[in-house]
Amino acid sequence: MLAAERRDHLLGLLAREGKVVAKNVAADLGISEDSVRRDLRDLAAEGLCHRVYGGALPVSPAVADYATRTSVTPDGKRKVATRAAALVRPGSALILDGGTTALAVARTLPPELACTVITHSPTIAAAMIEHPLADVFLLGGRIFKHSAVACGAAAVEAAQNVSADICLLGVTGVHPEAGLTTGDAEEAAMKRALAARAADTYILASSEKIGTASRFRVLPWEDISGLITDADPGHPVAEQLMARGVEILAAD
Amino acid sequence: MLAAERRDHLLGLLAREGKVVAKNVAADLGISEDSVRRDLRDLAAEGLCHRVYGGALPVSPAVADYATRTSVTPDGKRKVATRAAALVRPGSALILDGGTTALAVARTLPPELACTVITHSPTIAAAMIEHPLADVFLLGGRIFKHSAVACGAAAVEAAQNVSADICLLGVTGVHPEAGLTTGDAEEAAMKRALAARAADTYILASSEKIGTASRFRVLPWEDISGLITDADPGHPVAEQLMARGVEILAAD
DNA sequence: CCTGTTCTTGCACGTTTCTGCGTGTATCGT
DNA sequence: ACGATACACGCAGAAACGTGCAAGAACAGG
Repeated sequence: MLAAERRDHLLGLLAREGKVVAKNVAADLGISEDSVRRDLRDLAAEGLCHRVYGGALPVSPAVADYATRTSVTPDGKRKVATRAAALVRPGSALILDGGTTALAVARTLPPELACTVITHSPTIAAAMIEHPLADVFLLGGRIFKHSAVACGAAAVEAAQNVSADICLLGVTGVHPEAGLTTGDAEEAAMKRALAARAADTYILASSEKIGTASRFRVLPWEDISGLITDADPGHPVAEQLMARGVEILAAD
Repeated sequence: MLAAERRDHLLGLLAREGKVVAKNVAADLGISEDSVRRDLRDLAAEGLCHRVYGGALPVSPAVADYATRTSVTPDGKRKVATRAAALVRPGSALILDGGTTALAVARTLPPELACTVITHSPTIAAAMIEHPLADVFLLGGRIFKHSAVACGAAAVEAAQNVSADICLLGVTGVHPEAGLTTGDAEEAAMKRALAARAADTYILASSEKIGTASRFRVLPWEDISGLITDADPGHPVAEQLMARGVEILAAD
């Protein structure tokens, strides 16, 4: 057991489980607690962990484990993300929109899933680094600060060169009459460009979006394959949508 | 047992098992530990492995995930980033490479600086969201997991459509004879494409990079305007570089 | 074929670094 | 307040390290 190996092991434990208990690690690796403590002391000196009585914690909880990160996303978005992630088949190609719900989808995808993810969101591209088998293609362009995604002519043009099996799109408004809407015209255009490149388009909409409308129309109902939401299927708007032939994928 | 054979064996072991223990290899091959140590020392000098007490590790261990690597900025990189940020004039256009040092530059740029930042790194694009007046243009392409940047044909093509005043490039090796090097051929090509689109190119190299070399050449000395480093100006390699006409920008 | 040179290799030596144990101290839970 | 546990420090043995040196192999030139 190399010293550097031990260090890596400790950092791995910190990232995976969010904590390290000196006693347990010593027992697991068959080394003395002193060595573990020494390593933790060194790591803490380099700012790579935070030393506490009994072991150590990650320096910033943000980089910690998967479970705590997903827990901070609101319950509704997590449900929607879980349902959406179930639509992604191994080996398929997925166009993923920007926004917090789409980010939750990226984090919810199985870590060992082999698929192609196409996105115009640098945040989502960065999150997909955690998925070693996923092929990530980033659509470039001018970054719109408001939503942290690439938009504009260059981004739309880049989107013309890809195609995918499904497209998961976030919107800010879902309304029976107004349709699917968002707050920015450029973003709306970009979302249309993305949806046009996939065989099936699904809308990610946690319950608070249902029944509201924003200024710019993204797509008409005919162009989408389904709506993924955690809203009650008995919700009046949901029933209206079903009457219009929109498939509702319930996320519970 | 040929010397070259031993080297290959060691590199194979590193790739296959993620580590090399000098003692074990010596016993397996029936040679002295001294020879193994000598080989490892040579490989480390070429940047092909990372020497540790007891053996060696691959130069970029998969165990150290990107999140933990980015969470801390060593002192040297912060100094280099500060010096580099000072080169960026208001209203100018900057091409920013990927990597932890470049990320430190992005974070060091004045929050209210109005400039254009062009990058192929989603991480850096995401970090630039914090700069409300900066215009960010993201170069798309296939994401290389190892360094979390867009590379490949699409990214190089996207780079052809931009130009900038200065380009800040990170490398893994700075060596008087070997020049500026990095560990991946695609990355090297991408860095060349970026450098070609800027009037001036500066290299970001914290002191631990000085005097080391990796496998793939990025640029010859003639193509760069300067080297930004926190290494001692009296460092023998620094003096050699100055003798070759390379401008050294000291970061203290 | 012989000879001188260069390079490699293994060994010996002194030095540095690591690791586990003992001791005494600090901190925690009750 | 008290026992239990975790901790830091010092120490000694062990392991790994770098360096100098000499024997041997590979090679080029005469």
